[in-house]
Amino acid sequence: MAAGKPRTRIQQKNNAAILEAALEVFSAHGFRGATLDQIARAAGLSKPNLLYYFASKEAIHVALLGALLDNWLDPLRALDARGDPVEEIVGYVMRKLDMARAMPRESRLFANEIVQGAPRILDKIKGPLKTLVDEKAVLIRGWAGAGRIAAVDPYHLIFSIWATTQHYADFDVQVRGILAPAGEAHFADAATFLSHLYRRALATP
Amino acid sequence: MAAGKPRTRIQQKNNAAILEAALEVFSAHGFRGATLDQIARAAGLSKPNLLYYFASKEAIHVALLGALLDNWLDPLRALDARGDPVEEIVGYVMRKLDMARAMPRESRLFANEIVQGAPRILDKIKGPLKTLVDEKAVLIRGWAGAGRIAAVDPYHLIFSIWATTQHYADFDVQVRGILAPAGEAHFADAATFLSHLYRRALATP
Amino acid sequence: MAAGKPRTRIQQKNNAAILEAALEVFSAHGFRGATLDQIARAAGLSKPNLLYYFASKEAIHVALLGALLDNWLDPLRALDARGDPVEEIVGYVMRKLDMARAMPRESRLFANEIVQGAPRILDKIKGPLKTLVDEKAVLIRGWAGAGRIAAVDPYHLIFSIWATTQHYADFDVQVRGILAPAGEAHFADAATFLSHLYRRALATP
Amino acid sequence: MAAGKPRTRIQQKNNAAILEAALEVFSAHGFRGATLDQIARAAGLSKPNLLYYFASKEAIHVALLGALLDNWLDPLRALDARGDPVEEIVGYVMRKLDMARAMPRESRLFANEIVQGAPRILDKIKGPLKTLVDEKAVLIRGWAGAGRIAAVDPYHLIFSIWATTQHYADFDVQVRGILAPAGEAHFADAATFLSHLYRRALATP
DNA sequence: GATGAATGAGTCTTCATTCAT
DNA sequence: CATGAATGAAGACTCATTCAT
Repeated sequence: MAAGKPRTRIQQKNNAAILEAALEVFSAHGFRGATLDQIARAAGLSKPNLLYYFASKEAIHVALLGALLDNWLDPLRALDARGDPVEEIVGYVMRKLDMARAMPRESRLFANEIVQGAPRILDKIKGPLKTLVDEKAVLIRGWAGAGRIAAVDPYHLIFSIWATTQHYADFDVQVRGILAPAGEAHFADAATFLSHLYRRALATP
Repeated sequence: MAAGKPRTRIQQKNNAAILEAALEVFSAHGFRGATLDQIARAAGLSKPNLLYYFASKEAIHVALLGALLDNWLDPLRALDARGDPVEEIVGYVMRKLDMARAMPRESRLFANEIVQGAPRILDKIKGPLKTLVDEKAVLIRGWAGAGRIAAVDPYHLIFSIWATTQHYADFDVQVRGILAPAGEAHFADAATFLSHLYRRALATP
Repeated sequence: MAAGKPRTRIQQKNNAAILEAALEVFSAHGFRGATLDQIARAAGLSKPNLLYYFASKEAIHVALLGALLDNWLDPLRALDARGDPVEEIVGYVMRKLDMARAMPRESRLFANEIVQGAPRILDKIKGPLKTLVDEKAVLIRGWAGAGRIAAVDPYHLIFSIWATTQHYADFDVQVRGILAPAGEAHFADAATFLSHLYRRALATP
Repeated sequence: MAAGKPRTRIQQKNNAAILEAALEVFSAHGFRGATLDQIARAAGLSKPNLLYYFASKEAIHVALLGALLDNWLDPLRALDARGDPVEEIVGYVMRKLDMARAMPRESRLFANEIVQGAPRILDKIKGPLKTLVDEKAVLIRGWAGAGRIAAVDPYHLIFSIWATTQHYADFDVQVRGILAPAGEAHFADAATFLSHLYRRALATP
């Protein structure tokens, strides 16, 4: 089947159902650990029908990563040169943390892929992602150069934000295992902590 | 063969070779993605011989995680109540970062396992790891209560340290993809950044 | 595939072919001695296709035993309270002997299973089979109490009938080895002997 | 290793231990279902040591069958031309029944082998066993011809005796499953029944 | 005599993918 | 569009047997 966009309404529905099912399964078991059977069952379709929409298991994975990546980068994209530097960056942290809470499957999907060497997304990393990060790094460096935030390496700042926020999605079982029997409240505590962390780190003397 | 300690010299050698090979393969591909063939090849043994030393693929994985976990927690264990609070914590960050640099495979092994729900190590997390973290959380909370560091949640402080340091091992390809064509220098930059981050965050007014 | 009844014509055909092949192979080599390769070859299917119809080797065996057991008990079920006691019992012996002649594979299938402790059919033995035997034992005991047959233990009478008739199927090679070079005629001689045996044993003085 | 008789005391002990272990394992699981590991463990020897005493798994099985067969035929051999015909035959039945009670493993060993076509013992059946049966058949036919017992086919008489007595060893789980929760008493009931059965069948008018 | 170490040849099972309708 | 049927290739694991000491 061609990789073209789905046309009919039923095609759109099935396409979406497959991607939703694939997200569920791939994020939980990784690419290798997921099976087409699981995805087909979760999508409510037959296995051959799955492969009518996507040429292969890998094609589903690639399509899923592609479809999600754009959204995934929205919070960073929203970093606004016109805003207050500290508020912009702390706002970014909060948005990222909220995504980790609301979209843990997406986070784990990317985590799984990258931990294993990003075999199916490395070009996206070196392309669009790098471009976006480079651009925002220039912005942050500008803020630092202007003395509006502390002088920090913008790349490692961004890495630390990714790491600290996605940690709550990617290492969820570990977080819950250690905080048990606390409930969902830890996201609020995390927000408090991270807000403190970055406000202090970015404040100018 | 029983799970007892290896006795003869050849057993020790092969046992070590298997665990080394398993670390290489499991950390790169995850449990499901790794094959006994790969491990056997990497260990220089035949597949049945592998299973002469370990009862199953899972047994190798469990043995590997068990053998590494203790070492993995050493830096946190070294957090010393008698030292200067800020220096102790920053020292911990630096040790963790150095481990991410020197032992990225171990980091990725645990990352792979935990991202997928820690099916084979959850009891260790809820047991020895939680115990250790609880203990150090008391220490940190004590420092904060005494006004020797800023008032921060000790658990989320520890999570952030794990996240920011292990990020350089677990998401290595992404880091390199974005920093390319920089070489190994980014660990020094990361150290600078993280040192700044935590000194600022922990400083008392 | 679920354990539900086969629907399509091709499914019915293959399902039957598998059970026929399994009967041939399991009865000849026992559960452990049989291989899926043998069954697949005998059924004219590929090995994975076998497992498309049945979840496992054991599932085939269980399905086979289940499918045959009902038929296997028909002769005993036919023991009729309204008939002449001696004729009914001798008739049962003859029907069982005829089944041993016509269906030796079925007999050997059960023999193999039971000799090795009936790991996959013990519940059927303690359930439906015991129920049926108990019921017929009451009938026979009634005949004996009424003086219509000699006073014999009904359970051991039934055991002896099973033993003497199935012997010609289960121990076929031994029977032929000792009677060689006689042909198929030994079933007629066996019928004569067993008829004599049970008529004498059951006759009332 | 040669097939020669064991010489030293330790060799004799190990040889016996192996055969005892092999009887236990082969009778329970059949030839194919038994593993050298099980036998070695049961014998308290290492696997290679097992194969020091016997060239192969099959060699153990053959040796075991050979060692037991002679003993197994003793009751039939004891059928004495000088005794009272009915008492001799009923005595044979009782001895066989007692062997089924006392030596069920031996019975099941032979049953397993013969049900599967006697691949390793067919020559013994067609040789020594047939010779013995033929000889005793002549004796029984003589008794019948002389009117000292009823006119019955001696071969099928013998088959029926084997079948009815060995049934209590070979199909033990089925017997117990149906008679449950009765204890060991069923051997006494079986003796009563079989005594009745054969006395009636052999009585002269 | 004895055993730790090793392996080739299976054996069951899984799974992505293809075929036919 | 959809699916029942089928399979090649691999993968984990078993086991009788051999090697080396």
